[in-house]
Amino acid sequence: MRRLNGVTTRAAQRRQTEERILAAARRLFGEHGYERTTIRGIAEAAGSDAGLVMRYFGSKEKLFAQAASIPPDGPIEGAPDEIAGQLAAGLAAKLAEEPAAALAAMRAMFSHPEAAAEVRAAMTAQQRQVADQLPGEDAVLRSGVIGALILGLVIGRHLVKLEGLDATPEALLELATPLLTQLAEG
Amino acid sequence: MRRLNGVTTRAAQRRQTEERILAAARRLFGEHGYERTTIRGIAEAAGSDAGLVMRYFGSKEKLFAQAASIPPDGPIEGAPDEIAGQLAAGLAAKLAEEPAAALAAMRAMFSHPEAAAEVRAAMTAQQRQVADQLPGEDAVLRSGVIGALILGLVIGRHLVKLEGLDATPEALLELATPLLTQLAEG
DNA sequence: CATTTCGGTCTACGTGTGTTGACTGAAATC
DNA sequence: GATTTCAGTCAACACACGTAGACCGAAATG
Repeated sequence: MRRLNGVTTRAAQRRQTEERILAAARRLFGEHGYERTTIRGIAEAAGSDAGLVMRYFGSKEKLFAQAASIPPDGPIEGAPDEIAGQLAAGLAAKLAEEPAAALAAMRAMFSHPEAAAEVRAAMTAQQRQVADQLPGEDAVLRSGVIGALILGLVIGRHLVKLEGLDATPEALLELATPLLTQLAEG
Repeated sequence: MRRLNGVTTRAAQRRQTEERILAAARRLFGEHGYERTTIRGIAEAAGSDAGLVMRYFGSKEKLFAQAASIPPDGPIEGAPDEIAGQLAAGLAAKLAEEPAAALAAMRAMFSHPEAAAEVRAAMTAQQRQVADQLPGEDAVLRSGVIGALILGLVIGRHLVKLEGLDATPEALLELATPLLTQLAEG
């Protein structure tokens, strides 16, 4: 058995290996998308074996589901003028965050149907929450634009790496917050 | 030879077949991304043959390049307060546009390295143009956020199909234009 | 009409993929 | 200490893919 450090117990060893595989999967799925990432590649990156990856995670599909599962955003609630602040806080987290799992989900969304469905579901749920708390007839529309702005900032920063968006989260927030406020208040 | 209509001349027939293939390629690349789209699938959708696709376009790579080539945006220039209007006009075009080639490019950007480079180059060029015409120290940053907003709206509408973003281009513009103005003027 | 050109079809090859199953040896259990 | 369990390795399978080349028949050319 591979012995990479002092840990001896079998359960611990296994947990450690699974974690290494999962981390490698997150990274590779995030860098190259679903299709271009191979089980063999993940195994190698994790210092493991393709067969083992299969045995532990069942299939590439299931591994991907675990690697790219989206941590749900916190709830949005409160008076209309508080909403913008909460949105900004959520955005700040997304901008600062080391783009591992979320990035994998995002990138895969564009080539992998199930991932796309999951991302859409997550975003729609979040967005509907926002729309419910917003005033005005066009609350849904405005919450859609809010979602688009956040989506654009996250994708622009982490995936497309647009010029200028590599600024500090604070600088970005300074620009984005007024926009969010404006959209939230209608 | 397949004879689908009255056209008889060989050159016309060929042009027609190439066009059918290209149209099918655009549609499929746009729907499923680069990897999940197969030469065989394109050929079948075009009522043609995989070998023929290869002979006409050389390789999947080259076919993709032709199918997903990005039409460059018009130039951006003028006084700072005109910029927002021009940006809005460009955005309007992107929102209304039947998302065939552009969608293929967008979607592929996330799974296909070369496409990603091309898209990024196009966006960066456009963005730099904008930044040059904008006042203020943080022109690059603001133009980045402008790009993110547009990117988010286009992706949110055509790719993710966010709720609310299926509104008429006019309604979306009514919300987006003030944001663009605000970003342009600093 | 004879010959050449060429659009279209079919078959096959090589490669890389996800996935499976047999095997090995050390840890766990008694 | 004997037996069982199980993490890890290796080799192989079936399949789908991009691609190449042989072949056919009708249009073009003289």
